[in-house]
Parts: sequence; structure tokens; C-alpha cells
Amino acid sequence: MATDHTRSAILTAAERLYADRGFADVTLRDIVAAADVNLAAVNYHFGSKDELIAELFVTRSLATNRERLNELKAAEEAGGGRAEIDVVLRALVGPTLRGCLGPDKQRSDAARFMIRASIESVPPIRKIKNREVDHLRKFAAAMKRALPGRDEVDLYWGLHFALAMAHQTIRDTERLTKLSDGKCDLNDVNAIIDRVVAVATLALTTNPGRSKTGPRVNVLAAR
Amino acid sequence: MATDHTRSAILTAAERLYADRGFADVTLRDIVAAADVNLAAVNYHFGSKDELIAELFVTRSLATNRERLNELKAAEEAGGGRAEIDVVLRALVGPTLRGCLGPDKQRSDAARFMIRASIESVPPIRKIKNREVDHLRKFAAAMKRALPGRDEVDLYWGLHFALAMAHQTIRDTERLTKLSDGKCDLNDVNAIIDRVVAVATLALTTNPGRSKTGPRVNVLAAR
DNA sequence: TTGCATTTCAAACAGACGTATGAAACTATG
DNA sequence: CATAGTTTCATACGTCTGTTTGAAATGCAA
Repeated sequence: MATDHTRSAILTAAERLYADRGFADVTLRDIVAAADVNLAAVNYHFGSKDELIAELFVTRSLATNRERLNELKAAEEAGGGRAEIDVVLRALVGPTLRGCLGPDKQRSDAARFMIRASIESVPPIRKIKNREVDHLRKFAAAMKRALPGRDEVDLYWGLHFALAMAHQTIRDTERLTKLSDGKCDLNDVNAIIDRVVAVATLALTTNPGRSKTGPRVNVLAAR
Repeated sequence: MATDHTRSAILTAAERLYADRGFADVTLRDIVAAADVNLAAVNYHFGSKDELIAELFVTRSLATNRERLNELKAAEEAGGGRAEIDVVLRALVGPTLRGCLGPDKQRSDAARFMIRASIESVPPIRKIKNREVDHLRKFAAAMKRALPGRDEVDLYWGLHFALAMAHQTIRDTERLTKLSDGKCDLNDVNAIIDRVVAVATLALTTNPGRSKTGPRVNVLAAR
């Protein structure tokens, strides 16, 4: 029992390597080298490579979802069963963005691993991933409570876009940094969360249809 | 000369397979089986697997960029050297979205291949991909012409978010369909383009400031 | 200690991968 | 037709993959 040191060393090393280099490029031999354990240990403790990946994904997936729901539940209880739409969205994208872009290295590995998992769909993960939809449904419901008059389809698109902006920001920090010559600050996580939430909120609270020909706002006053 | 049938059969089959299943899961033997050519043909015509991938990517990358720039140039010439922001954004996300979600199967393979390439970064592509930033800079410039008063950083974030929404919509149609119980229509490509462009335009043309739903969000210029 | 179960280890396994080879089948020019 | 050049083909090569094996090491109860 004292010696599941091996087990957790494998998990930690695997998560970091997968987060850094993706599933395709990382072999079991890479993992055991990083964890400084024997090659056969993976199959002994996890059964197979796929089961190792699945265990990582399940653990992290549950943790992320729990974190999101805690934030949502706290907000809705504070608001008497209903939270403002921007607060709901913040609970949705905040945990992942903080996890990926924040300073904590261990959390960063975990969150970036989840992003990888959501992109490069490997067989062991694909099966489990369908549960995510059930999780997101709870946020769709909270959004419906926040904006009862809004067309349901708009809500789904808003949720979809919010996640899209958050994930792409994590996935492709490099391009944005290069494109903006470093002017877009990707270290200020809270500012990024504010930005994503703001755009998604805007999309969900503005009346569609009159966008193109509407009066253009003078932005000069805005710093 | 008449017999680069083999060559193009390989290209077509490879593009379709990579688009469908990603780079990691597709072997040369899968490709030659689908193309109904001999295994050695790939190395004979392309030199190596990596060079095959690179050729696919370069070809498609140039085509996509050309299509985008044509649309942008036409719009700016019609407007006397300046296009409205939503038109610029439409030129940015339209070609890819039409390509991926539209009915044309060949184009769909091409566009979905490009999405894969932008996600699962394999070595042969990674090197070439840096040029994309130069391409996007032209759109950043057009956006600057469309919204001369807007803070530069906001423009970059707007461009980033527009691409994020477009790509995620292509990448994860399945989740949105499931989540919305089929209520979000992913066959109406023009409606999707309108939606993406509308949200991005909104984000770029709305005055930053207090959200109507609470004091907490200091919107676009979140810093 | 002895005995038994758990865990580690070096080594080997079978299979799949990208690539190389050399002969056979073509095409085209004279 | 003959011949030179190109393209196809079956086959084999070396390497890397995940997994298995059986023995050695370790932990722990009696």
C-alpha cells in the first residue's frame, strides 16, 4: 500500500507528457522514463495503455465538472435559485481557463491534458466523453433560468461559443501571441476570463437581427 | 504523364482519411488500400509519409488563404479600400465554414483536413504553419481599417475569437447537435456564418463598459 | 527466522509501422 | 521492332510499439 508511489508517478508523468506533446507522440517508454519506473509497471498497475489514459481522463473529468458545478451552485444559491448569465458562463469557462493558463504547474498539466483529450479523440476517451453532454445540459438549464425569454437555440449557440473561445485560447496561445506581437497578455488569466465571458454574455443578451446596419459605436472614449 | 493517376489517387485518399480519422490513426497501408495502389507508390511519388502530408497541407493552405484574400480584396475594392468589419470577418471565416459544413464532399474533405492540421500538430506541418500568422496579419490590418478607433488588442482578440468559434463549430458538430437535441441546425451553413460573424462583430463594435447584468464585467477592454 | 503475497525488473515477444529493393510491367521514342 | 526510361509490384528490412514472461526483490504475517 505504501508503494503506490509507482502508480502515482506514472499518472503524473503521463499527464504531463500527454499535455505537452499529445497522445500520438508519447509512448509508454517515454512515460516510464519520465516516471523513473520499469516498463512493465504500466501494465501491472493499469492493465493497458488505454486503461491508463481512461483513468486519467475520468479522474480529471470528474474533478473539472465538480469544480464547475460548485461554482454554479454557489452562485445560484446566493441568487435565490437563479444566477445572472455572466456568472453562469464564468462558472463554465473559469475553472478550465484558470487551470490551463494559471501559474500552478500541476493544475496546468491537468487542464491541458483535458484540452488534448477534447481534441485528439483516442478510442478509450471517446466512449467516456459522451457523458460531458449531460454535464453541459446542467449549464444550459442554468442559462435558461438566467434568460428565460431567450430562444433556446440561441442559448445553445452561446454556450457553444463560450466554450469555443475558452478552448481555442488555451490551445493556441502561441498564434495569438505572435499575431499580436505579444500585445495580448496571456498571463492575466482573470482578464481573459472576463473577456470570454463578456463576449458570450454580449452575444446572449443583445437582440439579434439589427447588428449590421446599426449605428457604429464610437470607441474612442474607451481607453 | 497520363499516369499521375496514382499520385492524385493517393492525395485524395489520404486527405479523406486524415480528415475523417486524424493523423495518428491513419497508416500508409490504410491510404494505399483506399487509393487502390501499391504500398511503395507513396515513397516513389512523394519521398516519404511526411512529405505527402506536407504537400497536402501546403496545397490546401494556399488555396484557403487565396480564397479568403480574394473575398477580402473584392470587398475592400468595392468599398474604396475599406470594408465594414462584418464583411472582413465574413471573408475570414466564410471559406472554411462553407468548405467544412457545405454539401460538396471533396471540399469538405479538404477543409476538414485543414482543421485536423490546425489541431494535431504533426512535425511536417508545424514548420509550415508559422506562415499562417503572416496571412492573418492581413486580416488584422483590414480590421484596423474598418475600425480605426478600436484598441489594437481588442482587434486581435476579436479575430482570435472569430476563428475560435468557426473552428470549434466545425470540429465538434456532434456535441452541439446532441446538446441541443438537434435543434441547432448545422446544415444551414449561411446561418452559421451569420451567427459567427454577428457575435464577433458585436464583440468588436460594442463599447466596453459595465454589463447590464451586473457591475462585475468590465467588458472587452478587460484590462 | 520461515513462508507467502505483492511488486519490480530485465528481457523477450509478436505485430505494425515507414521505408528500401530489385524485378516485372508499362510507355514512348527511334 | 528494339531500347531506354518510367512506373508498378511483391516482398523484405529494420525499428518501434504495447504487451507478456518468469525470475528476482521486497513487504509482511506467523
